Amino acid sequence: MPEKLRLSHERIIDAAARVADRGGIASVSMRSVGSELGVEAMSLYHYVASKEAMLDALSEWVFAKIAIPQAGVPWRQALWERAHSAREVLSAHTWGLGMMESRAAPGMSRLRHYDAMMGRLASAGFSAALATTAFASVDAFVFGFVLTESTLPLEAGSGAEQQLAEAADLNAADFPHLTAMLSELFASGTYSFGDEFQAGLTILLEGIEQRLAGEGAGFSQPS
Amino acid sequence: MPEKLRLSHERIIDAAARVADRGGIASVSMRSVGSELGVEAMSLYHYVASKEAMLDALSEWVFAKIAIPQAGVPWRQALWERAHSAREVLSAHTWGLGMMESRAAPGMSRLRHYDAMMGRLASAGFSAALATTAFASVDAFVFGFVLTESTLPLEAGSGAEQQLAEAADLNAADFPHLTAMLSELFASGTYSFGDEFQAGLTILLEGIEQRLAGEGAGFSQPS
DNA sequence: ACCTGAACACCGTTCAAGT
DNA sequence: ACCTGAACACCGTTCAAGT
Repeated sequence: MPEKLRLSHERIIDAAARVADRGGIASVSMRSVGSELGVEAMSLYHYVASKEAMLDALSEWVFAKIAIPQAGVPWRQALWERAHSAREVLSAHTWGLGMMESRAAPGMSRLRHYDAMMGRLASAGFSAALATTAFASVDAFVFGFVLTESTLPLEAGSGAEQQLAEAADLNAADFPHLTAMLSELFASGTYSFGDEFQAGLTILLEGIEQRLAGEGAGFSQPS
Repeated sequence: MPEKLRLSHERIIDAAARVADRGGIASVSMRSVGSELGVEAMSLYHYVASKEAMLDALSEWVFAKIAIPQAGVPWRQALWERAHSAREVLSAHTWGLGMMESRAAPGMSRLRHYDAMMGRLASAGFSAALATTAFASVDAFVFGFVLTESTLPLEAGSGAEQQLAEAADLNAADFPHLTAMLSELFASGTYSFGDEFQAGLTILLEGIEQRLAGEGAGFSQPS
């Protein structure tokens, strides 16, 4: 655990992320992060103002990991790539989603993403309203999907989805429709809940494409 | 604060919800819930096994408030109603979303919703796969939307969306596309971010409808 | 300048004690 | 049967003290 080195803001946040990955956000305390760095809790206060400030930085740390698509990329690919990157990052650090609600402001890394995506959508001819709809919908879907997925007792793609069926089976009488649906789903043996991500995202992107085709001029962009 | 009455599991969870509504989930402690009921913290242990168990019940409390559409309702209306009810409940108690990530199992009230919705979708001719896609997508969108909305410094419909514009304006040079987009958005004076909920949901429902039209038999249902 | 030990007011929880 | 007070091991944070 103790890795003797100079302390720094960055090293503290990295250590906090490691502690959170290991034991969840509840296990992140000034003392646990300190000991992850081989240092007393009080030493951290030279680099972070408070635990709250440390958690704000930790939240930023997660969202900064989400990839911003390259400049030349077509709008649909850009939304697709961002959605997949966000899903990957947030699945690896689910505590990031749990933190969102409790800290008010969007933070620099999220604003940076908004800005980049608005640039892609604007140059593809989106109006401001449609660009907002598109981005907000895809973002909401991704966040919500990862949140839902993380609370289902399923390992994506491993076929372990059976577990849920078994859990519901315990009182199949209480959940007749759910039971019927799950047994049909698993009859093929190839079903994976993770595939719903692609399915839902595709519906959204096609809906956005139709609306784009139905509208005229985009919003003006700065040079 | 102290309201002298017999203690009970239900009264404890209600009190915990009141404390959370007032000061966020972080303010919920055995001592604060106790004093909300005019009782010592230790008294609660006669009705809840632990704080963790109390929070599990609190999470259930939120999701149980989401309305289940009536049996006869057409599928599209059922999804629409559930989405709006979920948004309303979760917006009123945003701490519920923040709790989702940290507690593993879906819980009875969520399973009950899954079951009811599967019943509606099945009788409308949905296959098991499409029903799952439909429900998972709408749910993910709703959860994610409320999560996003709760972290934007905007009062829905009050026109206070200007605040975000001002915040970004502080460093407009860093966020040129976002700034351009926001100024077009607010030019009309009638824009409200809350409207994106209807917009995104409509895209999803129309996409689902198209897929439904493109597929044949639904999954078998119990009598 | 950077780290720490002791101290304070909190927290969840146990347990023996009150009524 | 139901509630409590004292106690324990934790927590965030302050501050004076070490090097």
